[in-house]
Amino acid sequence: LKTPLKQAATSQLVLTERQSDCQPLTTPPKPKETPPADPWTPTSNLKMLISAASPEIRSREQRRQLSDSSSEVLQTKHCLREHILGDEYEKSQPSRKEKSLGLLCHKFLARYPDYPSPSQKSYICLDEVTEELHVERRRIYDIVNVLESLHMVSRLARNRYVWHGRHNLPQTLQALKKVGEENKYIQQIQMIKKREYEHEFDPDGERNEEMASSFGSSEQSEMSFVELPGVEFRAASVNGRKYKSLRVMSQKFVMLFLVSTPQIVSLEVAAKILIGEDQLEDLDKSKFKTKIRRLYDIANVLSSLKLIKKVHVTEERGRKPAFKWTGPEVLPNTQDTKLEATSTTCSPPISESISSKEQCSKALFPSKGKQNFTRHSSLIKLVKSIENDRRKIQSAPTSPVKISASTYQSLPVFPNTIAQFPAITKHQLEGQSKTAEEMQMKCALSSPEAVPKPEPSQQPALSQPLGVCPSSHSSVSPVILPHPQSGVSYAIYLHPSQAHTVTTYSPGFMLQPLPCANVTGIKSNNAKVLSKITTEEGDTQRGTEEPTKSLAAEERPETKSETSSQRCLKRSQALPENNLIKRRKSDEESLDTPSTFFPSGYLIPLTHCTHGNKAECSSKEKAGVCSLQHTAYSSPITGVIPMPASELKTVNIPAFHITPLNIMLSPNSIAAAPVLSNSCLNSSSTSSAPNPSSSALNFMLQHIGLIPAGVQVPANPVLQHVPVSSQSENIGHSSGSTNVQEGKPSAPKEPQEPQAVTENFFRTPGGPNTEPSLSANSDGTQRISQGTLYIPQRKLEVSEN
DNA sequence: TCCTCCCGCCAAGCA
DNA sequence: TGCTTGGCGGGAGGA
Repeated sequence: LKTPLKQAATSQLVLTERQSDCQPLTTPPKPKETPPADPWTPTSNLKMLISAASPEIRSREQRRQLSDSSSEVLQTKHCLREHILGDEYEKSQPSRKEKSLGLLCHKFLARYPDYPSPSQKSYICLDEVTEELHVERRRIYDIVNVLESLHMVSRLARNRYVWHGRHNLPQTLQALKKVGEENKYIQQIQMIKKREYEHEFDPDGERNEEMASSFGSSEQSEMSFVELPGVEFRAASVNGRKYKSLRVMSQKFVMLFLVSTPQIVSLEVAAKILIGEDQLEDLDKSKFKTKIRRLYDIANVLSSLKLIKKVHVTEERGRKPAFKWTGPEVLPNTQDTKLEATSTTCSPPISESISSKEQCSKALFPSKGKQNFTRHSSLIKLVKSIENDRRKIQSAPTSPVKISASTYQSLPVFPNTIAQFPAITKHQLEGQSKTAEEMQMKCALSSPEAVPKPEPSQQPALSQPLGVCPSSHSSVSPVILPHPQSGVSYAIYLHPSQAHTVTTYSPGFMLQPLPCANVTGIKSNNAKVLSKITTEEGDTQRGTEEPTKSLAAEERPETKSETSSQRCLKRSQALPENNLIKRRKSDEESLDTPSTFFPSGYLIPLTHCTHGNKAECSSKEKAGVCSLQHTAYSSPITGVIPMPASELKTVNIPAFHITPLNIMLSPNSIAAAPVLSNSCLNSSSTSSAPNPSSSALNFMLQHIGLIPAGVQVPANPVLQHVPVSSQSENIGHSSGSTNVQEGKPSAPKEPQEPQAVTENFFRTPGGPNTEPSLSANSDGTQRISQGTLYIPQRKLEVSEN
């Protein structure tokens, strides 16, 4: 059957050749000979497509055709082709990347289903595979060995394997995790890092000896292949080579991820641990290099399995390759008691649902006993500073807000303040319809747990890391700004001195009970911020960025399941206008009703509990807390100011992590900070007050001693025009504090969450005590030069690039 | 220059 | 003995 495409079947190359011989406008003559290839069938079409797609196949075909001497003409044509395309041919040779083990592994995996039917065993014949994939046998062994380590395949006989797919993977990972914990890989990793730091300052120290002794005591040398019951291990070389095999290395490598928190392992550390278990005395360079080579081999396969992802850890000594676990979470307990991983206090379950409390406490109280930060002193300083401000405000004639004494007194203690919100709200909502009031109350009081009760165990986590949230200073109580798109809430600490400038600018603001989830949000934020500062090297990653990232990338609870508070807000917003007017009127008439407060101040991104982790969220959900989320702002002084989500969309504080000792301001963050205020002020353009965000920023910077009292840090008008995208909460893209870079830098990236990982102190690019540079503005004020401000601390960054 | 890792030698071990 | 398996390190491509 002749198809119309037959002529088109002639390769473009041939057409080109022929056309070059003919007049430009003449129709190319039909080739005299039909190519000796297969008749034009779907199969041949497929072959041609494959050939076109694969240079390797193409060149093979070319070689095969070249060797075919049956057709002189064809040979001539090929010679011509070779002649014309000599360089092209060279270029068409597969590049290294096309021959990479990762790609090969992809091809290999594509041959088999992830979850094969148990009834139908698929067998792997190495000969077939090597033939079909056009690779050396040797390469297949590399892949198969790693797959074998995960019990995705098992060896049946010579040249023959069984494909299990991912059925065994959960079990295997559990087993590996358990073994990893038993082998105290966490301690080993920590020890290696400790040695590294010590080595920085004492390069001639007895590093190896110490390492040797430490490893010697860890009883690691006997570790062998971890088997699963029912999955028989029949390696070809069962004895001597078994313990050095790629299988075992692969398993150990995986263990390192499974026991680490966060699950990021640098190649260097992995290699050292693997070497350490073999022969520590051979900790020479060549051995190390070899291990690294093998780890790359393993990592390529694991990457193809989407179990890990390449990242980079940036340290003082430069960027280090590392890998991050992206595989399935490993839950500690399953039916299989034999494989049940022991829950240890030092190693929480490897899952997305690691308790943030745990994370937080780990971050707060690192077991190593190293002093990771000195937050307290500065916290106290800040508290005093804020107290002073409060005093000033209270005594100032232009005290911004009239607050009824009872209300005010109810505010100073932060948790209690929040506890008062429902009551405050109720009071404020008196003017509203009964329905609305009921809704509000329902939102606020949907659960007795909604009223925050400071738990002893959580109290330190709440007050310590937040720092800027002193419990006894209501004037800077946080306004919590949810950011529905980023999934990160922002706590606004309102400078009291600004409140008066905006008390009349409250049109349209409604009162909303403070979602108690926000209290949790603060906690989550604490955990997040804190872990960024306190935890060690790349290993902080998991606990901090994973939940946020995963949620940012995928489902966001608040978008997926609209919270009751959101519904409340929507309902409230839908209230008849007379209610709004009534409310507004009420606001204007009586400033002692704490209803008009301007969301201005410095913003601190908060991680929602729902973002923090699922476990916590689920536990909170039981108490009805998680359902209350981010549609309202609490007024720092008197109550809560809700804001429509549309307003929130303009809020973007991508990299604004503030703690008493840590401020990282990316250009974007400085730029973005005013956006909120502007958006809020749009309707009140008569304001002659300074840009609240700018002022707030100044206030904050002055408070934390970054700038002297007279210095102003204006909101950069240029940067304000920077479009604020919904994804720009990702601080990685342009900030100097970019921490995460994908493995494929050129590829368009999905939004990534910051993965700032901070060690015991921050790294300072410009020296150990680089101060933020101040430059004079035309108006005589000074501004902080754009870029990241580094507090003299050492910082470690993780990048996925 | 360093990172990454392909490539293939060659030895161990098996049928 | 031939074949399979896989440790190992040189060195090339790429960043």
